Amino acid sequence: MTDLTPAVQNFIVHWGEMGERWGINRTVAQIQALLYISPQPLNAEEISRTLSVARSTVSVGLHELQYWGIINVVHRLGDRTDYYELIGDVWEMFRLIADRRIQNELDPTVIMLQDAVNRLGDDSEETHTKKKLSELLDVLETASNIYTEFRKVPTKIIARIAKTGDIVGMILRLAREK
Amino acid sequence: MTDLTPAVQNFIVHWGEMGERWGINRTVAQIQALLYISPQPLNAEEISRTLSVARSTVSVGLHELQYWGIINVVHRLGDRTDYYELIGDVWEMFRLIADRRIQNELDPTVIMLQDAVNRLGDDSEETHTKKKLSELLDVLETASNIYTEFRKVPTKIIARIAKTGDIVGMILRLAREK
DNA sequence: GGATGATTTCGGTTTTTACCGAACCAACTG
DNA sequence: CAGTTGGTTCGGTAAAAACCGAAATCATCC
Repeated sequence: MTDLTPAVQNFIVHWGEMGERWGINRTVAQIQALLYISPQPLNAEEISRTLSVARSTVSVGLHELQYWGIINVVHRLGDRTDYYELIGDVWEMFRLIADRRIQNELDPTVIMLQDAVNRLGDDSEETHTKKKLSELLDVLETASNIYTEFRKVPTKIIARIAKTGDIVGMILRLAREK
Repeated sequence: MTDLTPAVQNFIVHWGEMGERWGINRTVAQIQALLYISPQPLNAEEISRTLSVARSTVSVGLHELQYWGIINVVHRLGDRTDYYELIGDVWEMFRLIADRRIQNELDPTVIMLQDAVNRLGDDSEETHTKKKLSELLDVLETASNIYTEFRKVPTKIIARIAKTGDIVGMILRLAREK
C-alpha cells in the first residue's frame, strides 16, 4: 500500500469502506478499486503485497469479482501467472453488479411472494395478508421491469440523456400520452 | 412468532435474510416486515414478543427505522405507549430508503472523488490516476442525477408507465431528438 | 514423470457485528 | 413522593464474518 500515491491509497480505502456498507466485503472492494486504478493488469501476488492481505484472501476475492463478471484474466507471453484487469466500461461494470444483485437478492423475494400469494386463500383471516403481500409483490415486479427495460438501452445513450435531457419532462409527457 | 400464520412467518424470515444481504440488520428488516404485514400499529413490547428479540434490540431497531423516516409513531387515548406503523405508501418507503442510502453511501464517495480530482496535478505520474477518478466521478454523478430526476416524478406515474409504457422506445426516441 | 511455481482449500484465529438483560431515565398514578 | 410502566443506554457475551497461513491441488515445463 505504501508504494501507492496518497490519492490512490485514499481512494482504495474509501472504496473499501463504502463497499462494506453495501454488503460487499471490504477487501473485495479494495481489490476492485486497485484494479480499477492500476494502469496495467496485476497478478495475485502484487495485489496481496500492495494491499497487505494474504494471498489466499486475494484468491477468493478475485473469484468473487469473477463471479460478478467484472474482471478479465490476461496472460503475458512466457509467463504463466494470471494477471487481472477490470473490464473497461465503468457503466457496464455497475450494470453487471446490479444484474447479479437483482438475481440474488430481489428475484428470490419475488418468487417467495408469488408463491405466498398463490397459496393464500380468501378467508377473512388471510385476506389482509394476501392484500399486503400482493401490493409488495406488485412494487417489486414493477421495479424489476423498469430495470430490465433500462438494461436494454446502451449505456452510452443513458449517460448522454442523463447529461442533456429533461428526464422529468420526458416522463410526464409520456404519462400524458398513454 | 408462533402466533403468526405460516405465510407471515415465512415472509418475515425471508425479508430479514434479504435485508442482511443488502447490508441491513436482520432484526431491523424483520421489524419492518412485521410492521408492514400487521393490520394495526404495534408497540415495542408486542414486537419483542412476536419476534422473540430483546426489547432493547427492538428499541434500537425502531430508531433505525425512524431514522430512515419510514415509520410513524401513533398514540391511543389514555395510553402513553408508543405504537408504530409503517408509512402507507410502499413506493414512498423504498424511495426514502434509497434517499438515505444515497446520502450516506454515495454522496461521500462523490465528494471524495471531486476532492481528489481537484487536488491531482497533471504531471505524468498522476495523470492516469486523475483520468480514472474523473471517469468514475462522472458516472456516479450522472447516476445520482438520474435518481434525483426520477425522484421528482410522483410514484404513481412511474408505476403506471412501468406497467404500460415502452420505456426503451421512449428513451431511444428521446436520444434521437436531442 | 518428477520438479517448479501458481493457485486454491481449509482449519483455526481474529475481528466485527449483533444481541441480551440489567441499570437507568422519564412520565405518570395513587 | 413512592411505585409503576414505558423507553433507552450500555457493558458484557454470543454469533457471524473475515482473514491468515499451511497444506493440498493443479498446471506446466523440462
